[in-house]
Amino acid sequence: MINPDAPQTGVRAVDRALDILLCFSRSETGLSLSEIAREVGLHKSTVHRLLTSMLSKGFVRKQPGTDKYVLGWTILELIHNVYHSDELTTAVLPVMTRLRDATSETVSLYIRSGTERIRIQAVESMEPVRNVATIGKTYPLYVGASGKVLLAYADAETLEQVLADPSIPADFSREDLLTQLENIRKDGYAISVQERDSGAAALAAPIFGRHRFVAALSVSGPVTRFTQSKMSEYIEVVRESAALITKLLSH
Amino acid sequence: MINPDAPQTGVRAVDRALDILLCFSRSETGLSLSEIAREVGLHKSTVHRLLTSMLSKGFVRKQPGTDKYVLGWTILELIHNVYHSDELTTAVLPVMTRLRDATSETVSLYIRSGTERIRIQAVESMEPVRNVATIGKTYPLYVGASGKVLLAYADAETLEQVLADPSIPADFSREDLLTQLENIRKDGYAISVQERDSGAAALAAPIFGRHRFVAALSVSGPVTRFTQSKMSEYIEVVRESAALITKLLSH
DNA sequence: TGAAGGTGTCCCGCCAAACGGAACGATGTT
DNA sequence: AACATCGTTCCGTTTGGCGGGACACCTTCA
Repeated sequence: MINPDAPQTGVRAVDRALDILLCFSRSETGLSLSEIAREVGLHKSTVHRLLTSMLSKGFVRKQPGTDKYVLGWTILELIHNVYHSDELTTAVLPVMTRLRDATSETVSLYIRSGTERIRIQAVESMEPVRNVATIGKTYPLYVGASGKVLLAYADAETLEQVLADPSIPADFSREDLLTQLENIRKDGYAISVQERDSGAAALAAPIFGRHRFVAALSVSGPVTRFTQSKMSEYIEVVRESAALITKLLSH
Repeated sequence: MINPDAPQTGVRAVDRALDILLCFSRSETGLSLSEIAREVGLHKSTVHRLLTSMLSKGFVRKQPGTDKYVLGWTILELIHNVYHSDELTTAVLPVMTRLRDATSETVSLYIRSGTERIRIQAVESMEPVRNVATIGKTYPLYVGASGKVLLAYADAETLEQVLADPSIPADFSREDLLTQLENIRKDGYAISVQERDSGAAALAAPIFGRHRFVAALSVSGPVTRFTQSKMSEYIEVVRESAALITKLLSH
């Protein structure tokens, strides 16, 4: 049961249907009807009826092999309206650009995708020597400031999968990572120096949506420009920018 | 009124709510309550009630300036589950890879974003001389095979905006483009030879989702390898691949 | 083999709650 | 000032959603 005290506003059936959709944003592997019913605290038959509506509209679908429900392709049809909506370009991008101007380093926006992270937006530094940011590119989660931010707010299952990743170097300290993740959750930012790329340093801070952690905002550049004093200055502006975007996202 | 004959299955309130959400995938600028009510053929008060539910869950939100409704940030939280879901990598990517192997040229998947197009997925050719495809990169709509496909299935407003684009070269024939778009809709594919890049040629075909046109699939490479006979061969395989993905998306 | 527990699906009687007409205040337009 | 159109709220009617229960189908124990 997610929400014991119902908001008691609007249409109940719709509230429940949307609750079901939100369940999917938490589980990556798909959900069975009974799991959903347990999660939202409703009778199986009720959930079944709601799901058939969403099924016929393509908002959810059944995985071919298993009988589990997953999000449907219709969501894809909504994406470019959200993802490239006016607000994301007229609200988030300016914040990123301002952050770039304040630090004169490359600014990136990452979301987690399974056990990887993907850069969904970037504003590059104007310096001749700079971090080149390709939108859409993916990186591991266990290295880099934004990777660790994404990991710090990921579910336990994802963390486990990442730690079990065979491509992690042998000398990588998992204990060290776990304490770092705790510090990130406590402090609200992450630092990485020469982790992903030798010669590069980065700072990152979490961005929260309406219901949960959404993305990581990072500033990255050549390690030579990230002096101790610059670093502490950047920490402030990155956290401010992330907080501003968080505020924008919860409108 | 979108759907005069209701499917009469599942929960009506949910069906209506999802219909409202689908309205947004068509209009890029946001919709007022009355517009939505007109579109789905319901009473204003009914739409208002449904919208308050979706508003409280963050599925829609009101634009700060105007009173228009637009899709909310909660949709973002669903995206990475769909966009990078197992199926998109285990279903669409293999089709793209097979197409790459059949043509030994670079294969790209584009969606339209306003008056541009963005490459959301790519499988590169293995040839030493090849079209290098960067995921996330954007291109204009009025040149290139996939650009024209995206334009052929875009709404009239977008087409108008694109034709009014001041960055279009002076010698560009808009009449020619319009007849090309008609042919694309008729034939189901587009060809471009040395349009976007000199020395490059491309073929593209439309991919349809459950409710509407979604994306364009393209094969591109050096024009020297796109002989007349190769061209007609590629047209077939591109259309087949696009049709296969369309089938997958409607599950 | 059969009992036990887990699925997903379907049916149906009851009554809560969704529907839409109507009215309201606020804006903007002729 | 009259008019049109907007978003919002209220309320009586009755419709359609609710969930208990039944069912068939699994797998897993005894």
